[in-house]
Amino acid sequence: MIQNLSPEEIVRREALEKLRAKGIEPFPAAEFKVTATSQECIDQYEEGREVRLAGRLMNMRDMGKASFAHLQDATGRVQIYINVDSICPSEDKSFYKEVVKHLLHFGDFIGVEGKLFTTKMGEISVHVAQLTVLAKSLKPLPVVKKDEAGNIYDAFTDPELRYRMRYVDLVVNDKVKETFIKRTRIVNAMREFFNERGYLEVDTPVLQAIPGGASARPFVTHHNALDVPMYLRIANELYLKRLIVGGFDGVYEFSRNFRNEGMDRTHNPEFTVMEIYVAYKDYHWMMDFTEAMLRHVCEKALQTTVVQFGEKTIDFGKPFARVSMTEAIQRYTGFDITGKSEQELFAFAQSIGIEVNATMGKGKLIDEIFGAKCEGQFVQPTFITDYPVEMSPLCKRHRDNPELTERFELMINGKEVANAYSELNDPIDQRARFEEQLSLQERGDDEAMFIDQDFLRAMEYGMPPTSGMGIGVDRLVMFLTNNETIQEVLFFPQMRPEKFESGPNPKEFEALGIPVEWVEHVIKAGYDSVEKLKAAKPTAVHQTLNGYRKKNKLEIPAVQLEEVNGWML
RNA sequence: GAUCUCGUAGCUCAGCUGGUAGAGCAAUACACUUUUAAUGUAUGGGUCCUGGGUUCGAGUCCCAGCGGGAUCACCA
Repeated sequence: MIQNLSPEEIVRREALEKLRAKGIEPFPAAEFKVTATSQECIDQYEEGREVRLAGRLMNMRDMGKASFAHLQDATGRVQIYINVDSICPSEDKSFYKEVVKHLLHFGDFIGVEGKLFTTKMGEISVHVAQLTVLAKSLKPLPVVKKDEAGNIYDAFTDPELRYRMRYVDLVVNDKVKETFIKRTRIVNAMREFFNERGYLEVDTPVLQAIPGGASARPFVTHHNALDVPMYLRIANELYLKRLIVGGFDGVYEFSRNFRNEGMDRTHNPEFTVMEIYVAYKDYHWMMDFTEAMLRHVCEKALQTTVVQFGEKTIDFGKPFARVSMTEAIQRYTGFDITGKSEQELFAFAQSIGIEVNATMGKGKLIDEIFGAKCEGQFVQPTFITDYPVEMSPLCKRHRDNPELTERFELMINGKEVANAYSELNDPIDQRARFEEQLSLQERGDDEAMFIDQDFLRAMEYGMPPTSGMGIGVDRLVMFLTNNETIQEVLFFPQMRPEKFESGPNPKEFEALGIPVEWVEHVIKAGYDSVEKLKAAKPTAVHQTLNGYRKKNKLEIPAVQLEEVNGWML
């Protein structure tokens, strides 16, 4: 296959061949032993210290008989100084003059060995005594420049390219790497918090026969051997509860969930939720636990409990406010939902401009009112508690009011980040609630839950009182890393699959009898498919090709008209 | 799924009421042994997303498609 290479790519490929011709393997197999990272060179600077480090060559500045560049490794960048006489101590200066000056390019991986020193301008640098080519880069990276004040020029910003080629984004945009390092630190801090308390990290099925535990459209697949439909999980809740039935005191899982729904800046078809279930606890305990956990995460991962998100400052250090759903709606609409009928709620929702329809039950109506008028108001971490029973089919009824449930959601910056219950463990009530969902489904609510009979059976064997909590990891990471879109906190966000032009196949051209040395030029001259070539007049092809040959000064025999006629048969 | 908007050099972007494409950086060549957005001089580089249409003439106007982004709907 012939690729259309840019002039810069051709230069790099030629450099690759020239390196080989000089006996330098551009992709050597041997380990390059590293004794320091760029960060260590700076943090543990000692004049004259011998270091060996490896990374990408960035921003080469050729000064004649000496050159400066930066070497970028996983920890950052350090300047390197390459001087003819140091790198070529003998008479033969060709390594510097040819290899360093002409055959190395921006983005190449190299290893260097040398002593640390500080330049006149005060920058810690490696005075290179030996340089090893570790891997040639055949495509030029986008060049991003930064001045002394930290202003960035010509940034690589196109979101499509950044997400499709995250590997390039990571190399070139420093902040991107920071976000993902923080993401891992956040996850590690959570894990550490749970493990310290003796809770067990578990794995439950991703491929499920019944997509339960949440209301969402699943991705459907098929198991060939069993000849049954299977679903990618939309939640793992029901499996973790089965484990509580089985006798574990506390289990948690970082669950990759899949939902076949819209994609936007806060939704990706696959996303991560951490779910934890702890036996003998209730949702009050879980609020304290969640609050402590988030504080721990902030301290461990960010070294602060005060987080900047856009214009807003979010304080995880102060106690989180706790507001009931009823209070919240009363506060922001003046309407008291207590004891109201479905008709009354319907009328009120309609009166404040919410689009309503007949499929909506009480729970849905309350949820809509809250979503429209209240949700956005809670910028600081706030627990919204005591949701109506219709909205929460897996949650235990409130101990003081059977129309409510013992549920809370944690709101941060007006968005739901965590959701928790005193889990419903009465199997008879649970069955009734599932049936209620079924009737909602019949009314046309396509998000109502499926009934999982095995889950009900497990409940019938007895589940201890348990509190469970789920937290949207991607969303939490967004808030803690000051990113407005989920795509920025996922390495490879879902994108429409990219189409690669397969390009012309030289073999097809050769099959027509076109000389091998001509095939490439026939394609470049514009006949990029066999069909196109055959559709053209032989005389025109003949003239075009010989014109092309002359223009590009090709040292191959001109084509004859009879030859061209032969190809067209 | 709907509406708006964008697609020009490797990257970031100009290109007015239609007249056959520009800049900076990157590349190439030369100069320069402590520079740092290095500098100076010179050179090369484009299917203006694709396909139609209007026009003497389309990067520019119109239509359709493809691909992004934003807003909305759904959802976490």
